[in-house]
Amino acid sequence: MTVVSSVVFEQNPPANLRKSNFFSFVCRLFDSSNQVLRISSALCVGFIENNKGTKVLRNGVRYKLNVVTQDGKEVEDFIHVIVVDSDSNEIVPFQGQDRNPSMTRVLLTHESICSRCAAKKSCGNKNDTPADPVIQDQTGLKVFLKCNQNCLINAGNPRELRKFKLAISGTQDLSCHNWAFSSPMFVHNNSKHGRVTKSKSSPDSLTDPSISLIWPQPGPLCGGRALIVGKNFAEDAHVLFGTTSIHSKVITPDAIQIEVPPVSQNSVVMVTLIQRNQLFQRGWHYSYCSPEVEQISVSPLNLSTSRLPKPFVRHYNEAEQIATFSSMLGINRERQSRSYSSPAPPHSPTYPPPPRKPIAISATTEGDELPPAAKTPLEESPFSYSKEGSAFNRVRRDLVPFAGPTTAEEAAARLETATILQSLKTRSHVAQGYIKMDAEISNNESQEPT
Amino acid sequence: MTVVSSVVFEQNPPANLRKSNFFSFVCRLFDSSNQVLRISSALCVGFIENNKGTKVLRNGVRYKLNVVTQDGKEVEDFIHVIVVDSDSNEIVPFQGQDRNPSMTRVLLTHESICSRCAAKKSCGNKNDTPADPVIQDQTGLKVFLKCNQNCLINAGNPRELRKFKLAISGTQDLSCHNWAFSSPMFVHNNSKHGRVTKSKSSPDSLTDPSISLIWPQPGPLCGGRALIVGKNFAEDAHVLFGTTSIHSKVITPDAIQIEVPPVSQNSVVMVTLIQRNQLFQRGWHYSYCSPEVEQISVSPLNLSTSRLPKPFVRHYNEAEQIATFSSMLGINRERQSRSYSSPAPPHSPTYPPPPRKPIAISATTEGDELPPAAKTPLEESPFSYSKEGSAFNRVRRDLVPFAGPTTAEEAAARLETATILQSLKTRSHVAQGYIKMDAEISNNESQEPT
DNA sequence: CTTTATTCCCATGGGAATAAAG
DNA sequence: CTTTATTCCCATGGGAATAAAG
Repeated sequence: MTVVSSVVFEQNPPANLRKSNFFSFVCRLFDSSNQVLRISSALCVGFIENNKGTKVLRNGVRYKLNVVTQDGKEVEDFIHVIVVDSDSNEIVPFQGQDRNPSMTRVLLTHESICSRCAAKKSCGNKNDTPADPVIQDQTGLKVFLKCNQNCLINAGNPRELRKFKLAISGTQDLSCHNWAFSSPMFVHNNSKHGRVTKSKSSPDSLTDPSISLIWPQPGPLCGGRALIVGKNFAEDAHVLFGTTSIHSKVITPDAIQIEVPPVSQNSVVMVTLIQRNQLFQRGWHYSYCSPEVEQISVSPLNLSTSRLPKPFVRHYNEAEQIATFSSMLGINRERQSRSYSSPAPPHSPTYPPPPRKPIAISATTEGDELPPAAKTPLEESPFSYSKEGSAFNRVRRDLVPFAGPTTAEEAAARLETATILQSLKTRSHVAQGYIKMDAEISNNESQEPT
Repeated sequence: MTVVSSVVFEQNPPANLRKSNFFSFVCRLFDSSNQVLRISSALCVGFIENNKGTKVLRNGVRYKLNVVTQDGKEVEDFIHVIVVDSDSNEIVPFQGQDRNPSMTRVLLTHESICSRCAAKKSCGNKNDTPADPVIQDQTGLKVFLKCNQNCLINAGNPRELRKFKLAISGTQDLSCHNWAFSSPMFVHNNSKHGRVTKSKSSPDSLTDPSISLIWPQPGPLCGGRALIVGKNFAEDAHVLFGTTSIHSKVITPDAIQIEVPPVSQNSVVMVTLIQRNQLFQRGWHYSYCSPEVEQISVSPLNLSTSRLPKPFVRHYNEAEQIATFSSMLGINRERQSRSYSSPAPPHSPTYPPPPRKPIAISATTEGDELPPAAKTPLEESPFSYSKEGSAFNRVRRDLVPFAGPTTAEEAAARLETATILQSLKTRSHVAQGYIKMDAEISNNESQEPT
């Protein structure tokens, strides 16, 4: 008698998956009256070898479960996990060419390919990705597998994208109608998958110089000495304020000392970096404020209690970055002539926008501020800098994408009562349907012969 | 008739080798009158399967060469490369447990394990590590192989270190006396091999904060505002001058604005960083100089032509770093009381050493300077910062360790005349000797059966 | 022609288990 | 007990060849 009537994906496999990497999913089992089944044990008991007439597809894993029925009896049952084409629902055959026979399958378990596990030794990797499903909260079944068949067979830019789904049978009869299908998976072997392609028009690179701070700022109208803080400054780096080269001295690869030229009134000037015959203009600016304002904004008394100021850095959008050097020079020449190099007009220049209400803003933020339109998320939280690059904070097995509930509904489902699970099942977006097949399953419960 | 009488390693295999990685070596061939042989072609023609009585050792590669004799005739000959124990000279048996039959050998070629190469397609990896030796300058034979047998069989800290050598026969008769042996190789599968173990007493880490510059410096005796430039500053970072907490404000993770307290005379004070309940004292200092001196040292006129100043950073040695917090506090308290917090004694404190001849040094270097004894190589060239971390400068196949001649003698040998090679051979440090074996070679010239 | 996204391949880096040494 | 250096394992990153699209 089969007890498991249907299966629901509580947590889908990842949408994108490198062939060489393990993945996991979580499902729950229901009986014929749609009651969630408590699982007392779950074992991986074999692979489905020959499941399309005489053709060897080598696709599928068989699990033996002990489930607890409504009336409290413990009953043995089986489920099968198979990879199918996400469009046609046809079973995916193994088409790889691995010379290791234990690898010539669409679905693999760690223990089927591990020499330590084969020798019945303890194994750290088995701890992470065991072949036997992990039972979560009595009803959840977390299954670890590796898909060793690419969606695409050949190299080259794909024309049509085959995708896979996982199919789980709730009964031993594979021709029945109640398969549970996962969301689609794209299985590939491309370490560059999902990477943003670096176009040549946005030449940002890890070795380009960048400015994170010009200090102190805003500076007095009379100019003076300041420090540019950033990264990747070359020995020959020098600095333009507008189009005028200013006295500068590279102190370290992270710091350039500059002599700020004087201006006649509050203003903002574009800062340009030139090194190794390359020009870098990334929306960096320096702002001038009359001394009284600066006095207010930098009172040492509230220095350590006031909130952090925003670094005065503006990030231009790409369209602005692509503007040619010559056009920028034209703009800069115009701006400079109006702002500090020649007699100033009675009003501040309107491009780029001058600080709005400089006194009020300075008093609250202890720094000058661009108009809201120029703000970027980066400026909003100067301490959101990523720590992902640090080897010390690196998580070894990044199962996060499949570990957490993806929606608030799914989060609520974590309350783990039968009724909530019941409602989850009816709300589930995962399709249930018929699987096309004329398949046979070898009742092979043994592991890979060695 | 065999023509190759002996073989010499021109370039040895690497001393340490990860099992999964390819390696290469270069050898030259000599005839019976010790004349170097010109090689017109070289092919990998098979593997040595069964070479110790009935025991399958699966160790060795067979190469077919066309060599040009003294009288200009082209003659076919064979050489064999075998891995032997570096102590006993016994042939190393394959003891691995790979389930891929083409991997169950001590020595592998790329083409024997590559599916593209098996399909006779062109292959980028074959370009890098071809099975057929590359003939260099007519007489050099560059051979690419992978050693798929570890020196150590089991996990755990090794008690006795087995090492390997390559042995090359100059004739088909493997029981002859003229084997050429390479220098020893340690073949392992340890990605951490050769890594310096990070002891807990030197807690330097990638996430620790560091200071690269305190600017401007030297500062006036009256104090004022300054900027600390560095890395990994946390939001809660604050700064001690000596033992006194000073007003500070973290502006970005790379910059902290500080209020420098006043002092009564030229002096140097230790700078300490505290963040996340950790104290960081890495020999950072701030120096005070009277205003006249500063005026001389920072004249804007020679700003852009003067040489780069050294950042005022001192790197303590480890012994100094290990000094406990409490003892440092004691020292600092003493120093501070003498240098700027209380009425100053008539002479500068002697610990830490005050700037020597501050005026003269400032005038030439535009910054204060520690006594020569405190200098480190880091301070000597502020622009020697490594670019190795950049993905853009990364070389894909790092064959450098085996690509260049290792000694001046070997470099000279590159002149590639027969007489020079002749003398190289006699000077060679590579031993020639007898190989212990009762081996048979299957005359298998075909590649791996598929 | 260039750009793009695959193929399989090689190289490198980090982890549990392991075993020796302290 | 801790420290250290191996084992094999998994994961990630980058490259020539490839094939489609522009």
